[in-house]
Amino acid sequence: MANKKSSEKLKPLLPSGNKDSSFFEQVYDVARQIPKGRVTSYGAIAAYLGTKMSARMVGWAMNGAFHLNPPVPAHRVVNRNGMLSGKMHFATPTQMEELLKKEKIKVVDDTIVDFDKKFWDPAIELSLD
DNA sequence: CTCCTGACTCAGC
DNA sequence: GGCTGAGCCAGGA
Repeated sequence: MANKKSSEKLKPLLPSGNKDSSFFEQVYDVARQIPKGRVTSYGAIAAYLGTKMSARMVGWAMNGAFHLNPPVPAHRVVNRNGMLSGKMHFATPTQMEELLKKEKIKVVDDTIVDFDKKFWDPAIELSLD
């Protein structure tokens, strides 16, 4: 999708009556489902939740991801360009890319190599279609 | 309570 | 084709 320049419309898989969980909860839930060695973008998660226009909230949610009881792999979540935009928010600015490298993900110039290949779209992977 | 900022994204110029 | 502006929702001051 990220490599899709075409207007690929994401189907709002927003579960009905899911308002029980806060927006953040949903973000954390999806983020924790990211397989090792894979990454996703804020927009993908936001789109999956139905709020693609508010990708900021996804990143903002990540702000509290670390102090959660079950930690969220925020290092697997990057912006739509695959750039480690949030690395500066980690314990150390290098921790994010270090973690990604451990996931066999190549990081060059703060950007994930073969991002399109590593990309993990919840709207597709988690699609019940 | 009001204003501002923020780990993004899209549209416009 | 790169830069700038505006929109998005939520939380903090």
